[in-house]
Amino acid sequence: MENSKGHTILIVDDEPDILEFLSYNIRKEGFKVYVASNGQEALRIVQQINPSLILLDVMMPVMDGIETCQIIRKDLHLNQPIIAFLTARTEDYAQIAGFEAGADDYINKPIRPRLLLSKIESLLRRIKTSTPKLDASILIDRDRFVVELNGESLALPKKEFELLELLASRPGKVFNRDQILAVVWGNETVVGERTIDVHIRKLREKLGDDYIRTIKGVGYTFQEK
Amino acid sequence: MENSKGHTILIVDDEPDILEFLSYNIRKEGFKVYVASNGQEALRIVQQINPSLILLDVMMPVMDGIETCQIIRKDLHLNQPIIAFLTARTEDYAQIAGFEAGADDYINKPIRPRLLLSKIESLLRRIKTSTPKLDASILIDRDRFVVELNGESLALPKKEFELLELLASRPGKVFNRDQILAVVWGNETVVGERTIDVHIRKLREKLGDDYIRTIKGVGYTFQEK
DNA sequence: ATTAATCGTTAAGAAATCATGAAGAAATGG
DNA sequence: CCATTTCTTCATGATTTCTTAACGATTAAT
Repeated sequence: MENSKGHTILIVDDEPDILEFLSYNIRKEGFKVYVASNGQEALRIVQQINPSLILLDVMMPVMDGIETCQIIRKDLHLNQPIIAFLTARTEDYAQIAGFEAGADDYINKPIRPRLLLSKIESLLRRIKTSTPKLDASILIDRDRFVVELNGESLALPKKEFELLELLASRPGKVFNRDQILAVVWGNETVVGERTIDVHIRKLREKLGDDYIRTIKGVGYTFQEK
Repeated sequence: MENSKGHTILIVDDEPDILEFLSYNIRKEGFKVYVASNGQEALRIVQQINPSLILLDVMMPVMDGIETCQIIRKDLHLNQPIIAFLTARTEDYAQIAGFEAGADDYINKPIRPRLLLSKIESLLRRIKTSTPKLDASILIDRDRFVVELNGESLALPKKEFELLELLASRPGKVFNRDQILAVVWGNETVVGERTIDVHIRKLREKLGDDYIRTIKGVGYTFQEK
């Protein structure tokens, strides 16, 4: 808890009430908080303060959250911040668009301060763990449709490759089944409940059991060792 | 990892910000890094430092990446470096032109430092393995439209030759059907789905089954044994 | 400990994709 | 123009990959 105090958090929402509510609650915990009321403004601020975490409302005038997120993710100069979307429970389409744009998490409105804060702690904890580890035991080569694992290269069938590619695109992030289906299978196709599991199993057969972890009731996550 | 530190890497991009970003990240790993902001400059530096790897932006003023690459590849005095293009995801036409010009790999912008570095490691690993092989089991002579296979020379019809030339230009890379069609047939002509297969088959009849591998659902790849 | 929910595993059938052979078009070269 | 080669198409068979479905194992909740 105490080492999180150094982090800077940017909150972006077009409703002043929410901004105030959130910033009050988060400041109270000792974080540095900045606010913006639309995407454009957010981008300006991000450039200057380089926050650790951004809470980003999806629905906003001028520039919505998805777009803002995409722009940030493309900006090479940024120390890529963790981005969590704020969504109304009804906007689940946003989840799919959102993590394609590079989101790390979702926080559903209405927001409970206690839950929010523990989520923030949990997200910030990732920063230490996910950065270094350059021994890159696994490398995914989109060109060759091949995965290099400890120097050996491994050809994967299409679906397996795409699934691994998705999971490995954000190590540590947990993808739920809907998200996986949306990206690997496409939003229209309907496949049975166990299909994903079978592909996961084949991947584990080939990679070993150490890379893909199951989070029961939630989804799967990729991690290097 | 430690023997990679001796390598010299040249980065070529016209945007100073990207140059700085890349050189910072790559230097941090212990490589010797040089930079150039256009093709002309790159050529001068290449002559002097003889780098192991060049990261080459495609879009540049004065002399673009493709042209630069071609010139380097034609220069027999150079210890041919590995060349990877930096491309925006939208410039896929560049991939086609690029590997015809002799590129070894592509790195898509926006660039993620972690992925970049592991890709660099992987590319440099090739140096040891790919250089010797004087038993050159296959040799493609673009001028004569002839392939020498284990000492015997083999005349190929145009389409077969171009197809083989494409595949062999980047051993290990998987070319999908669209890419093959674009290069061998040209982007306008429309041919049936099975046409490529037939030519592949004829090549396999003549070369043996060991050179061209099918990646189902993806494409074909050339590999020596 | 029992139950309910979720995930793992396996094998078999379905679907997608590719290989192959043959035959006719198109191109090429005399 | 004809003969030959090369290219393409099409039909059929083979193979790989994908999906399903049944059942067992694990986990979480009561």
